[in-house]
Amino acid sequence: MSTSSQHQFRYTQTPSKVLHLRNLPWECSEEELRELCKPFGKIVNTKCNVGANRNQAFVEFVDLNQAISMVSYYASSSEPAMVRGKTVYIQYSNRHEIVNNKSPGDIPGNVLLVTIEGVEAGDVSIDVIHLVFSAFGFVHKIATFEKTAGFQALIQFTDAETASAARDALDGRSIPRYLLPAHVGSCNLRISYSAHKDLNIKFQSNRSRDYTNPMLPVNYTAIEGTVQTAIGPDGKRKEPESNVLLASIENMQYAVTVDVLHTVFSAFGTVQKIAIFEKNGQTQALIQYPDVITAAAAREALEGHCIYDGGYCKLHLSYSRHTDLNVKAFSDKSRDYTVPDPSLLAAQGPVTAWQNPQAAPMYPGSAPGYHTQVPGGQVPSWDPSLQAVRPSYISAPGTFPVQTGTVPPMPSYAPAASSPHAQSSPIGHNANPMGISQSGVPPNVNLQPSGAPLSVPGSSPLMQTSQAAQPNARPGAASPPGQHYYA
DNA sequence: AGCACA
Repeated sequence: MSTSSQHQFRYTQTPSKVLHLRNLPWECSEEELRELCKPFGKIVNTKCNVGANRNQAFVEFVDLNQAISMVSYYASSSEPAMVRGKTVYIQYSNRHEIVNNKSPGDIPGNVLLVTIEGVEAGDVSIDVIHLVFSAFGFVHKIATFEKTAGFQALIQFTDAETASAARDALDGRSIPRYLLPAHVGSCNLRISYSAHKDLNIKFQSNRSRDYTNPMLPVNYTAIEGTVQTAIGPDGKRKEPESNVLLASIENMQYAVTVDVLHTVFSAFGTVQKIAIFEKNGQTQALIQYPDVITAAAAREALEGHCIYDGGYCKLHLSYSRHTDLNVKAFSDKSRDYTVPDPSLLAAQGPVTAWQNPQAAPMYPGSAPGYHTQVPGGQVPSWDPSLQAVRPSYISAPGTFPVQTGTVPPMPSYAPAASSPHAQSSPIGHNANPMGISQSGVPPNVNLQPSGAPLSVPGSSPLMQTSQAAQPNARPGAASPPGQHYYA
């Protein structure tokens, strides 16, 4: 009895507000799904493209009776439920609510995060990107940047509808060949939504555009010349002068912190901002002065000198293309001295509290910060490839223009990044409109109260540490581990 | 055509 009476209902579950639909057409859109279901009630949630074939879906109604009405309607209907001509099978789900598995990148917004796979930054001009995406509506702004994930662009549309139209049409597809340099093989587009609402574009440049504001200044440093100056290990070229210095630190056997750099470079004038980052496994830093004169003086005096005796942490200085860094005010990789330091109070507390956990206890007396190489590479906090929204990065709008939600786009401020194809840009070269994002590490306060590098009167303002400041590190010992991150 | 964690 039980078997026969259950025969027809072998696959029916107890009623649920959630319906399970199968045999949908491949990648059935949410729109199609809603069209099918909405005659029966109000839909609170959906989940499309479920299963390996992406042909299943879930629909959740507000009211159980609505789900029941849909199931019973099609149970007795001579016309099956259909989408795109395919019969759709409907039953109660064995769950009672749809848990939204949407990754942040799937939450629609008006800004798309586009990863262009398999290309160098210079292979796809911003104009090509604009062309491709303009097909779906007015493109307000574009910001491009390069990360380990590849060449990426944030593309701002008017609204989420336009953005999703572009996403639906272009995700997984390629930019037409004829728009690309010959050497480019494939270039798939991977598109998700950014959490950004409004990009803060500072300059028209070959990296960024604001099409709503044609009067936006073109990045002037970029115009002065083709600043394709790849900085070799000791490369200095004829960059146009700038108030921002780019320092490459060679033979970095000892930690070079924001504070160290601040001390060193302050000898020539007010240091406004500092950012430290990794480029091709080498530590580099940007140091911003108020004016070019100061920067030039610092560059002249410091070029080729070492922060520490023994050839350690040798500085190579060139001019950056930046004129105003956009840095997180208080991170362990960046500092903005033009904003008040809220953590001065906290500095009373244990200095080591936030410090690198790998660091050994402070050395008595001399140089607390320098016991071991603080791996600048410990930046797991922002995996470049992740598209996840990381609320902890939400930053002051004025400070972090484009960085808020998604991948903190470590912009391509680094000189070697670009390549020559961008000449198609009518506007400018090599500007970097965007700021520098560094990891969201707790603020770094004055951590070198005593043992910080001391200035050497009479000679270069470079620092010398006391003997004890060069602890058990053997010269020539291993270089900092794990720093080969951001290309 | 058969129940969702990327």
